[in-house]
Amino acid sequence: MTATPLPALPKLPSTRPVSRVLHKGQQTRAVILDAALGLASHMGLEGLSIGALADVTQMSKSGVFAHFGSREELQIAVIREYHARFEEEVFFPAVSEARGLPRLRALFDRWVRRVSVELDSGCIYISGAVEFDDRPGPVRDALASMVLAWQSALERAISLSVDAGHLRPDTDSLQILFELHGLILALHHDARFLRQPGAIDRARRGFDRILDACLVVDPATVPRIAAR
Amino acid sequence: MTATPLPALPKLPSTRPVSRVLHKGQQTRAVILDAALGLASHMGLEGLSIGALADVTQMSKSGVFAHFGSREELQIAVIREYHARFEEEVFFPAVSEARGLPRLRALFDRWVRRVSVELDSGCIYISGAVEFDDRPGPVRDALASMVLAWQSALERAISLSVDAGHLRPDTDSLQILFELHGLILALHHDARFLRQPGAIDRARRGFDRILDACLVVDPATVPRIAAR
DNA sequence: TGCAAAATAGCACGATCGTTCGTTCCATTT
DNA sequence: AAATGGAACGAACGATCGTGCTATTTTGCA
Repeated sequence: MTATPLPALPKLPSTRPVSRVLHKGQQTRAVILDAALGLASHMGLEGLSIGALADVTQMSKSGVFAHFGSREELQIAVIREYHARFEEEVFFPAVSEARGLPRLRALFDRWVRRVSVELDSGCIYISGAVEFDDRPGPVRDALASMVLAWQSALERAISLSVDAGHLRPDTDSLQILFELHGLILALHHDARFLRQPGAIDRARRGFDRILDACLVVDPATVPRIAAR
Repeated sequence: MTATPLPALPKLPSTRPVSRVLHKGQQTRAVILDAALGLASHMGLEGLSIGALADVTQMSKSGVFAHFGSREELQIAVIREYHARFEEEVFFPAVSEARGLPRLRALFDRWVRRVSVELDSGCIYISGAVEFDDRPGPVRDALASMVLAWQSALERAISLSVDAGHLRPDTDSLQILFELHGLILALHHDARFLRQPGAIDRARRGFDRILDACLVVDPATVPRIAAR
């Protein structure tokens, strides 16, 4: 929960500069984090090593280390950064769509793209879930809270589609969420592991099939709101 | 030391031993492999370490190592062993069911159980796919061939359901396979990572919903075979 | 421009990793 | 009784891991 570190509000120009500009430290921290994200999406969060990160960023191990204090905090920072980017690429653009089915479709579509088209770098939510399903601790907790935040956002979009009259009132939104999530996971598996090219279409077709079954067919049922 | 307290099997008095009975080496190899499977399903194939394996089996590292020759071969052996058990627990019992929908349902049902009820030990197919989707090599190849074998077995069961007249002739069996796989992956995710208790029911309901859409409704279409 | 503070490098540590090597123990065969 | 071969052990290797410490450099502000 919580999450949603909405971009910093525009600071008032008044008073003190308040470090409007990033200090050198935060700058390189951002560089390190960017490299860490790339590394983690290839090797997984467990495969992330400070030594490799130092090589990539052309820094010393201790220099990298100093920015995070521990490997665990580095992993958590990576998770948060991934979450921020996920929000920015998937969530925020989709919420500008009209409430209901259009928004839900946009969410799923961008989600699909994020998992597949983002060919090289894997989804940290998915790989992390597998790596940490048996490993309690703060990393797992951070990961789980991000995943739950995203799932509840999706569930909200499904419920809104019901409220908007696009989906039948007896729709089990959590069941829909479960199945849509399954499509994404299968896409991730087939596209990334098995390298099967048709996976994207399969996921999209699955989406249509799942929602078709919940579409409002009788317009009399929901007289006010146009079914899009 | 040495472990493997298994009592020596009674030798057949007849002719030559012919190694009908496992040599000592193969025996302990089996013990090691069993421990390795348990370890790998918790820590993943990459988390499998020879040192930890030596601790568990109460052997020396070199003693364990000698049985496989390399870590990679150990990982491959684990994959093969998992495949054998998967076949025995999921596939073989299900093929004794009647061709068509009953068999397909049995396959899915045992698959669900394997992924979930098998609470502690995770599915190596799933965790391995995530770990090795970016890591070419013999381990990945072994894993992929096992997964593909299982997927094609499932696809055959779906096609048989069409041939048996239980599912509509225009059923896209690969699409069904994709979606069923997604249900299993979502189950694995929600049950193991998020620890949500309702996941099993969600998977089963998803199964029903997917197949309901493909069921033969008009008995006239397939007059001979009862739609069960 | 100078100075305190922050940022980075350098070095070393203990642990663990996979792997190799030589040795020892034991069962079987000659 | 001697010889042979497999199985397991123990020690050690080089590498890499995360993590402390202590200099040294760089930065930002008065």
